[in-house]
Amino acid sequence: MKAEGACMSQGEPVAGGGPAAAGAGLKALPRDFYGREVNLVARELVGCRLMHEGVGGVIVETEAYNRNDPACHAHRGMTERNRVMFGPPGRAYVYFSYGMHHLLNIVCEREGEPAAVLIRALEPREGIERMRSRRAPVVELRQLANGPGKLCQALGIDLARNGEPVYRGPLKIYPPDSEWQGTGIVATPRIGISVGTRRKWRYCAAGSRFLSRKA
DNA sequence: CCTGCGATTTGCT
DNA sequence: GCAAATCGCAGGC
Repeated sequence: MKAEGACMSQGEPVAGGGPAAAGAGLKALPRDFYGREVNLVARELVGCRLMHEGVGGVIVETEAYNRNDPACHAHRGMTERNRVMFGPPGRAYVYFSYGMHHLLNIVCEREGEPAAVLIRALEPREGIERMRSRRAPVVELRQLANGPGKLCQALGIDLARNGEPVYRGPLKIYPPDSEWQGTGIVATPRIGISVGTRRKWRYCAAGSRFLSRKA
């Protein structure tokens, strides 16, 4: 909500934004939106719209990770894989997991302080047929992007996006549209990790049917 | 509905 | 050598 005020300026349509941008507000969230405490950003990203080359939807589930957290890739210092997490905020940290899935994070906090928000699930809104063809044979709307690996597959996100800014670039995030104002957020333990499970750093849109798992 | 397991590659112990 | 921020399928209840 704070971020919204920061980018409410009006003007001509964003170049290359197309119908996607029109549906979610004209301007992408600014770089400074991400340069804040990672749990705050994770919570506020729920309800925002994620777009990649004309395909995307509303973020309904996120998780926060930071340096002090044993489940975080950066907990034990910098490696070739997690290097982007140590860089400036507002960039995509994409990595390859289980030998077959890509997972998308957005880098947060100040440069040098590794932290990121994992984008876990999306309510599909645009480019649905392209999502279906990438996710084939899956056809059901709720199964297209209700998980971090599925989401990257549906949107065509891979290592080529690693390190790229999401405030400008093929991957973009827009503030919530008016109908999402007031949607509740539920915090729960994170999914798929074996340490740090006591933290409730997973944020879900209350009542959404597009979550990877029920909140 | 729920639980368990195999796929398949990388990164780090 | 093994675990991993996952997914989809098989099998049981």
